[in-house]
Amino acid sequence: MYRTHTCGELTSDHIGKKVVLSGWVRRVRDLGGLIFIDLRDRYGRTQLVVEPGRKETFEIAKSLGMQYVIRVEGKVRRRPEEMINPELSTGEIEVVVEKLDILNRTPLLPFVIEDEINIQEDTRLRWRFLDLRRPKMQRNIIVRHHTLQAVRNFLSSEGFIEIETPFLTKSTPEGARDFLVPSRNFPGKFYALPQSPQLYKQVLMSAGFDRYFQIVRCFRDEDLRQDRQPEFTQIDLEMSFVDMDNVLSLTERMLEYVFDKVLHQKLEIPFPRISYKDALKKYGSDKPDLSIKEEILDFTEIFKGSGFGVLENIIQNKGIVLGVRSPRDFSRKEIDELKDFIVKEGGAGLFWFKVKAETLYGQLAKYIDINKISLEEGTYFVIAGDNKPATYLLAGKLREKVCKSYQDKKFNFLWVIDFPLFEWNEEEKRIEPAHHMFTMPYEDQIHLLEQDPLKVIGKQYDLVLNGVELASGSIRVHKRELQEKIMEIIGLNKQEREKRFGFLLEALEYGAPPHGGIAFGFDRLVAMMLGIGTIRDVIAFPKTTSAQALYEKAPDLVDDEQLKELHIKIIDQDLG
RNA sequence: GGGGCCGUAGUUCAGCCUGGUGAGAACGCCGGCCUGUCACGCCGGAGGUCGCGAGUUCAAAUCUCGUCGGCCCCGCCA
Repeated sequence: MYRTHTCGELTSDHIGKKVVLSGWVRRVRDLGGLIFIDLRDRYGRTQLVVEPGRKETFEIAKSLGMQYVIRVEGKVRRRPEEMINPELSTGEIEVVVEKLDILNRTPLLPFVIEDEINIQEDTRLRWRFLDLRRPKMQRNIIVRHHTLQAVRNFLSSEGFIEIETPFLTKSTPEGARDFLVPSRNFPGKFYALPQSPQLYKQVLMSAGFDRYFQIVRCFRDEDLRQDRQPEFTQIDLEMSFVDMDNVLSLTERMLEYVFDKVLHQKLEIPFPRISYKDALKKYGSDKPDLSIKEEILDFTEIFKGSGFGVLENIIQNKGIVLGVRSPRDFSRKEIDELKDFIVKEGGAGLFWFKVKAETLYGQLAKYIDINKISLEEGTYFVIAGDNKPATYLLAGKLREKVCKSYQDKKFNFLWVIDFPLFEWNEEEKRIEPAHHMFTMPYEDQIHLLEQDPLKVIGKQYDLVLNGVELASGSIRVHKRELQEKIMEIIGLNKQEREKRFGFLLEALEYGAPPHGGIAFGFDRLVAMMLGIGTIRDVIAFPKTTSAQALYEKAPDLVDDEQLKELHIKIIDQDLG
């Protein structure tokens, strides 16, 4: 028998008991006549004491190295009163070792297996199994597990059916670059790994599985970020006979359940909602960070006729003047840096003034009539530009930069709703879907599709948490006719529609019910629950920024024989 | 595709700007001492292709160019 208990469970209740423990040697403290060993597994750590009386055991203990795997038999005893370690759940006791076996040794470790160490990412990834042995990483992976289970429990109890959809599927235009898988049976043809199960879940609705979910891997061959991996996990769900409110409230209840079960935190639901248009005006973003309370201020009226030429000119040309407030003072250097930032982001310039004790200071002070305004104390930054989203977006960036230092760290969820269905792609001179082409327009706007599609608002919703897009969904188009019209607007002709999306269109045609759903970035959700910036730390085996796996070393070359079977020839002669 | 930061002992870093002394520190590792430690302590020791390649120079960890790798950002990611 390797163990009667884990390294995290012995307490004063077990005093006097004979136990067997197995685990990793975290540290050996050899005091000469007495040896302490911290034994660790994923449940915790237990202090072992080896006394000199047992000569053979004592000699083995002396030879132990860090991260050796050992098994011990011994007796639990209470520590002397002043030796109790209140930091550990097992801190009241220790195990007096009677027998000690080395189950495995280790060479010199590339790094110390501790939480508070600073190791470079490539070293950690190269030695991922050692990195994952660190308590913090184990906690991350375990929280991920609990979150997975909580989501499954909740959705299952709500009548959702978990259905797997294919990984070997069809490449579709639009969206991200696909990962392709060559076909052996069909020379020159390729499967694609799914960017999401979008089409399948809609087909499942047509099939009558009115509540579907899946916790599923998605693949997108685009450049990485700290919150983007080429393969990532989604909580994907879809419901029939629902409208927007049903999906939003189900999502809210799911998060309420998950945060309660996993973090023991009560979320306040329902979450606030804001339209895309208002989000842009108030926060200058389609994913506002509500951990910052400040809103964008419209100063256009204040500077109308102010005598400040630059701003007046802009206002006369139907431009707008926007402001962002921060309660604190800024140094000359900080203001210069902010100016550089604004210019780098495409802005024309940055002005500022300060309000303190009902008096104005700074660059713009003499152009503002103090009696005309009532502003809180603080530093105000001012930008100006066309009355277009770009100006608001710039103000939004300024807002996040200027106010970053006093964020409110709790979970600030927000629904952003009512997105435009389409947007204009200036480079390609065409209309493209703002979200995806399956989103249902509001019924009273369908008639606008013909005349002015860019005005049409869709039943789309994004869930934003502290400025991070966590989930996105929509009520879908469930009729073939309307779906084809939308495809036509974005420039897909009859032939392409049939070729790329024929199986979806058919499913809609043959009695698809009204339906809608949502998809969560699961890795992001877990990372945010843990307060971690990078999703790499909640994925057991992530890829590097260049999409490599440093541990198993993928991607890699393959045998000529394999290529031949797949009818593939490497044409770049420098390779291989 | 573009920009920024980084690469020196097993690990984390200093040294680089301003080229030249024997390339250092901490942790880890090895040996010794130590019976109440929990980052044990004390003494001693081993350990280096300064990422790789080229160039400049009497001389390169240090300057230049290229290249590989990591991280962050822009583009991209319906």
